Amino acid sequence: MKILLAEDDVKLGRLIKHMLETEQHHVEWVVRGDEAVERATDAVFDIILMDWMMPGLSGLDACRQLREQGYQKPVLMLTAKDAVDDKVRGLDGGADDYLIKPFEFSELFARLRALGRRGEAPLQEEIVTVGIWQLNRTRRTVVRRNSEIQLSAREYQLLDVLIQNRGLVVPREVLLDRVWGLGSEVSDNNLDAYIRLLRKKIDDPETETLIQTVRGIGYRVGA
Amino acid sequence: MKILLAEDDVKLGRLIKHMLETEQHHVEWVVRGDEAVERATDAVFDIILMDWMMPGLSGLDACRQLREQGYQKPVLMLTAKDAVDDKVRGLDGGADDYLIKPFEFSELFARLRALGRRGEAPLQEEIVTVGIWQLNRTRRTVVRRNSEIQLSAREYQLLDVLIQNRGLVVPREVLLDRVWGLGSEVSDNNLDAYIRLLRKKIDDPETETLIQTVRGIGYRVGA
DNA sequence: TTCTTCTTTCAGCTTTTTTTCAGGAAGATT
DNA sequence: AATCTTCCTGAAAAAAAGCTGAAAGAAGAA
Repeated sequence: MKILLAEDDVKLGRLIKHMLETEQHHVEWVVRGDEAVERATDAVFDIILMDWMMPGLSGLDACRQLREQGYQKPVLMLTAKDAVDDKVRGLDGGADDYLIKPFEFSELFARLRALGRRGEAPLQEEIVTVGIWQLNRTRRTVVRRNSEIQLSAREYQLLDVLIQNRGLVVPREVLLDRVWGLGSEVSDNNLDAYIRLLRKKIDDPETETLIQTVRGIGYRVGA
Repeated sequence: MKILLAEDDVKLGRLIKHMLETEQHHVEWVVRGDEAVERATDAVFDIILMDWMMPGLSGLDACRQLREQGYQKPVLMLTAKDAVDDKVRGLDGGADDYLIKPFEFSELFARLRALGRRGEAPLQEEIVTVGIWQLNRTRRTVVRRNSEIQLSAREYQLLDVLIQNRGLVVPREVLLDRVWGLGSEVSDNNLDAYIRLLRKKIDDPETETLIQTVRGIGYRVGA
């Protein structure tokens, strides 16, 4: 595999590079976060191995920055910290896995294999197409004619239920149940409000609406 | 989704809870197997995420116990064990899926989506065919020779009662009772008005009317 | 903390559905 | 035929359902 290693500690960096190379990997090693971002955007790597603490740009920020640019490849974070908070922040920042220093090389290799495997197969993006719209489950977005529209959590949930049942009228109660949870006490008008938000975001003013209302019953997408 | 998490490791539990919550799930977290059984029977969850090893009652036993009580919801087992034997025992015990620790959150989310979708039965259309007419209850429409006619709620109810009793004369009082509810205080003329609306919408001007009036008694459809 | 973004509610408005009203037409009864 | 009852008809009033912009409330990030 082609691996990008970002590690500012020269001794450790050299050691990791060496060990990975004896495992038949191809390693490129940088010592700063911003360098890592730069190299990752320039060349194609199968995986990035990134230290949490680095001068310039921290590993966390570098990772987040890459994800914001739509970077897809797995990032394995190396961290000396064991606090749950950091793990959480790391994963939220877009890291796929983390390894706590000091670590055993055998474990590093195992994780790399696991992440590498994921790259080959699936990372199944679940995409549904309805008319000119494309709903992307894993990214929570809608693409309409090449432009990607970001949806908030609720917006996405609502649209998801509708699209799952495309062609059918989904009654209001069903939508309220599935999106807000059974027995939740949100006002009925909340649904109206969200339908409106969705339409505002995803409808093309030129063409007809994606979400049709069926008065007295609910809403329908498609057909 | 509403998820019940049973995990005795406090750090891991907190992490999982956090990650699930950022994915818009509603999480309740318990640390013992017997607690899990108790909560699962008390409240409604869409899915149970259960650790294999737990003090008190093991995840395997908790799952088995729930299944014996007729519990239906999907259970996803978290296990550090990789042995084939354990997988088999877990699935035999009633688990729907298992995930081997350490796991990637992306994989956990994918599995949860898969299991969660199982519960959400796709909506079904209810269609009744009478002669050249097709009534669709969920859409409140009548299809006559390829053209779909939209009906309002009342209109549909009225037509539905008539068609359910096709061939028979349905007395006015029966119609009033069935459509407007027993003891409702609507004027008698309301029925006339609706018969008229229906005829206007669904009758083909060429042919005779679908709804025949039987003077002094009520109305009849067909035969 | 403060700021921003997401979620929810509110109040007024528009559209559609439901109901009523007033008059007229058609059968039935005498 | 005259009268009575029952049903039909068009229009208008009343009620319900949904839409909308703004604002309050909540949750998360800086």
